[in-house]
Amino acid sequence: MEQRTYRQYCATARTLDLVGERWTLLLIRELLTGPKRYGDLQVGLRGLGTGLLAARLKHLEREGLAHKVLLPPPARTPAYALTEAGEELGPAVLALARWGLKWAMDERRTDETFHAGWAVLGLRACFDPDAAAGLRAVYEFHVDDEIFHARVDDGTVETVHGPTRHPDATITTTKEVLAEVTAGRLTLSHATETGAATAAGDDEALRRLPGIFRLPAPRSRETK
Amino acid sequence: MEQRTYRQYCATARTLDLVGERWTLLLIRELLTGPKRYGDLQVGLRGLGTGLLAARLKHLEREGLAHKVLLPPPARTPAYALTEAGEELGPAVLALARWGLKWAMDERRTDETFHAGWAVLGLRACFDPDAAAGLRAVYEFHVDDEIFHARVDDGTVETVHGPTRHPDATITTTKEVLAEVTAGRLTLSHATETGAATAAGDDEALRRLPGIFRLPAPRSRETK
DNA sequence: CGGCATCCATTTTGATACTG
DNA sequence: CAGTATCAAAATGGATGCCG
Repeated sequence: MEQRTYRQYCATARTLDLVGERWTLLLIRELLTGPKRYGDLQVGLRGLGTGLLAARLKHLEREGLAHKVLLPPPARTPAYALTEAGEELGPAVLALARWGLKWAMDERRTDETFHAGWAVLGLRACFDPDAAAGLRAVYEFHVDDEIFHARVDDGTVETVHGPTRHPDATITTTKEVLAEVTAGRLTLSHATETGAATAAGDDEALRRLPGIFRLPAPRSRETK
Repeated sequence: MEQRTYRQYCATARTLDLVGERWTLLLIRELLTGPKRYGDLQVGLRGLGTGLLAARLKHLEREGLAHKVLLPPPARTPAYALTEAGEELGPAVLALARWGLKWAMDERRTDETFHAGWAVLGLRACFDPDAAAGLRAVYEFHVDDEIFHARVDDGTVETVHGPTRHPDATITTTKEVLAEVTAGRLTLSHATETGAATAAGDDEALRRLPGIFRLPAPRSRETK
């Protein structure tokens, strides 16, 4: 397998030859928030069978986009992480996400799963480097029982699964509320006012939060 | 058909539900350089059967990403064009291309097709808005018998199939040379020095050309 | 757990023949 | 040309089962 290629000497086609198969870009999306274990990947990718997951991981390894790592001491369990080449697919995945935030995030369907990590990546997708100029802050997000943090440093962001040492601000909410916020139907400030979310920590960091992550106004694709 | 969905409330997954199937993003790539007729799409997408092409086009129409148009007077033949939503997939396609330019454009394989339009889109992928600040110029590319033009206007580009009225500069070369240039193995200035390409027109436009389209240094994905 | 192999029902695709 | 119809080959999904 994997002999199916577009046979085009084109940068887009060559890229899609490597990561265009079903599930592959979503697998990379999962790894963009940090190394993940086999089982956690299965949780994030419901519907991807264990056999296909193994095949995709092997493919990414063979192509130099991901590699197997041992999680640091407390865990010491095998996991998968992106290589430099894999990490650099981030902008492409985020560009797809940016488009989706604007054109495809209508009402959540009843059978759709939702994970906090996707929303955090959504935030990263609409990070505005200019608005974050001169800001250095670490935000920690507590969503139900999951924790993520976003490290903003003068025009750059990193969004990583897991807690951080010294967050400047902490936002606590539920998956449901977070879904509404990243879909643009609810603002974080409105959620805190109604008690659906709580925000605590450094005042400046909190004040600038909505400015540096600018969600696009949702649009409809209806026949125009 | 189209019942296969990732069932994830995630911007990336929602986008890939719409355009993640095989051929779809390449079809959009073709349309990113202007409206195309059914037959021309088949030429640009060798391997995509006529049945699947029809299905994909119908899908894009149904989802509001493309629509059927009549080509302007001289031609007056049906064609397909992107809607606003479809056009906005450009950044995502270009992000994939940018990655490919850096990590995947090794030696052209003997069975790979190559079209000038792909290279022109490659140029657009590495357009540097800052370097183009204050520049207003139209470049016309003559590649074998195909013509494209790039309209640069103070930080923005458009790359369109077909000639333009008043090009500021004209670059003439062959498909083979152009392939080497966009793959980063040959610079345009070196190609003109050896006569593999000719460049004529406004001096400033020509002088700034290599600066505004900055091809990334190719990298290998070898095990790191 | 992590990871791979097997079996099988469905979809998707690729290639080509065919029609207005 | 633009597009349908048809059919064989390949990919997917889902359920297990196995082994360290």
